Amino acid sequence: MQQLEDLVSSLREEGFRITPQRVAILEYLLRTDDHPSAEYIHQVVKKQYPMVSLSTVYKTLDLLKEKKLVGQIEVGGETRFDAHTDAHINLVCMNCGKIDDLDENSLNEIQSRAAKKSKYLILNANFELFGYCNDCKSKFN
Amino acid sequence: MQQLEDLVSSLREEGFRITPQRVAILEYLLRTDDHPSAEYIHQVVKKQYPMVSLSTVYKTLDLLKEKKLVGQIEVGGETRFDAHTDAHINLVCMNCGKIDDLDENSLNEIQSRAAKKSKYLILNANFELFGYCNDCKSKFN
DNA sequence: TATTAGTTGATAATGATTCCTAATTAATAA
DNA sequence: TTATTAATTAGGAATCATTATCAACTAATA
Ligand SMILES: [Mn+2]
Ligand SMILES: [Mn+2]
Ligand SMILES: [Zn+2]
Ligand SMILES: [Zn+2]
Repeated sequence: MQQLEDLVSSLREEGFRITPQRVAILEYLLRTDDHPSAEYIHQVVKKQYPMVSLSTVYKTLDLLKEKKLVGQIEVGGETRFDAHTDAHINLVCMNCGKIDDLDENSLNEIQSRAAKKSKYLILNANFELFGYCNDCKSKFN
Repeated sequence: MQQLEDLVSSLREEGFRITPQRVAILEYLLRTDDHPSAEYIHQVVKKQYPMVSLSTVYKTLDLLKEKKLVGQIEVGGETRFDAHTDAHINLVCMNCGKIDDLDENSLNEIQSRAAKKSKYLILNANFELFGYCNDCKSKFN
């Protein structure tokens, strides 16, 4: 994601209103490299703005998805959001729930090769690897 | 997936019972290259065995996931199952809902590179590309 | 300061998945 | 074949993340 000010003014230009709720959610997403659930975003944002409702979190996330400012992945039946919008690999630990990002240059190339072969118009990509992280894998030798 | 007979005997060897319900679900998954939801599998299987319940479909799918005989992907909030268990790309049409498979050799290589870099023990991979299929993309130029 | 359309928050509704359990049955051996 | 028994099933209830609804609120504008 970009800078808060840029995002705010581009949203305002498009006719969206800049509310404290939206700013708080954006601020959190900008500073974290976490992959939070809607519920978790709600918890975090409430510390600063206790009046923010979960409905608003969902609606703001819809808006940001629409604008391609956040991505969405589903892990273990739970939806998680991702402010890292370039094509990358999400490594999901099936034990502790952690999600790490891994940049991988060849993904873009694969994506355009797939578009050509399949004749699909590609708009979005998800690359997920599931397993056990370095801390957890010893427990499962 | 493999041949029905092989699957049946290996399941039986492991102490699982071979019920008509399980055989019907396996047969369907073996012959389709579709990416059906649990609900859809239930509809299909009911034509042959009208007494099969949705609970049993879910439980059988759990078993097959456990045995790594089917994979699971989440698209548009809905869970879909995939009997194509080698690493491949799933192309999801966001208009008509179709899901096409695309084999891509480099995925295995990426996967082992990611495992080395991240120190994760990788057990499962999902590669999904979302967009519009060749038939649908004209409608969205 | 008034106007107004976009936004919010609280709550209800939805729906896919999971849970529960009495009845059924596949597997095995007598 | 029949009896035994533990696994499995059917189906209804429960769960819970997400969506829908709408009256109250407010950001933007003049
Ligand atoms: Mn990520
Ligand atoms: Mn597939
Ligand atoms: Zn871990
Ligand atoms: Zn299509």
